[in-house]
Amino acid sequence: MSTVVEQIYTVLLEHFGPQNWWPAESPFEVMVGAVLTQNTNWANVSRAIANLREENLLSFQSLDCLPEQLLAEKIRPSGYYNLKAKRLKNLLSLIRNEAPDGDLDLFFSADTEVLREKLLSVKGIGPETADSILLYAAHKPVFVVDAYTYRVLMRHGLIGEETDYQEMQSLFMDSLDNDVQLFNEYHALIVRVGKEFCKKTKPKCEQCPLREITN
DNA sequence: TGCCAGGCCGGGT
DNA sequence: ACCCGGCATGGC
Repeated sequence: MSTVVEQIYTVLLEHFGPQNWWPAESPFEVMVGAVLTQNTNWANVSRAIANLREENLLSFQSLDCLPEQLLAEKIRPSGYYNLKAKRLKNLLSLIRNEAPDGDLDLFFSADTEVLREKLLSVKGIGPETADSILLYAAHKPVFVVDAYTYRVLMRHGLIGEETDYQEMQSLFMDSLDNDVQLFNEYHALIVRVGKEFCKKTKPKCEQCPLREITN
């Protein structure tokens, strides 16, 4: 006897296989990507990150030294580039305050709840960005909820329209073990099934691997 | 060719 | 406490 939440995971993993998230070469790069991908297609984020990588700017020290205007120019393909340059600078300030040399191991060594509050205190970092950083950069057992999570759960009648971030997060965390690898894979699989079968327009529910689970 | 993508903030009711 | 406009590029 397994819960719907467990069944969904089993079906998605069987159908798609491991997703190997987060697509990044370092925890710092995960943090940058988490901000850049806000309401933005990953293909565009990928270009922005490539720009930074080409100029060896994917480290705390280099980005911290880079003027905001120049940073904005580099990340232009990711959209909202002025806003995101500012948000990245805000995040870098937090890191500098918590760990002067940008030592992420030190920064991440705080208690998960404390760290989450610190991330949320940064202007431009909300629940999804904070949790993405906690899970995919800091490897803390936190479930990441996003627009796809809402859409997939809604489509299968598992939540109501008013369901908020916290409620969706609890839906998963209350019925799963606190397992970093499990949370990692599960969120990635939801994004995958969302992209392929549960887009806002032209959803393809007929071929969705989850169609059998609910009615 | 308008709509959408792995959000979040701030100002107005 | 909601509700909504702003932020912006590239793909389809």
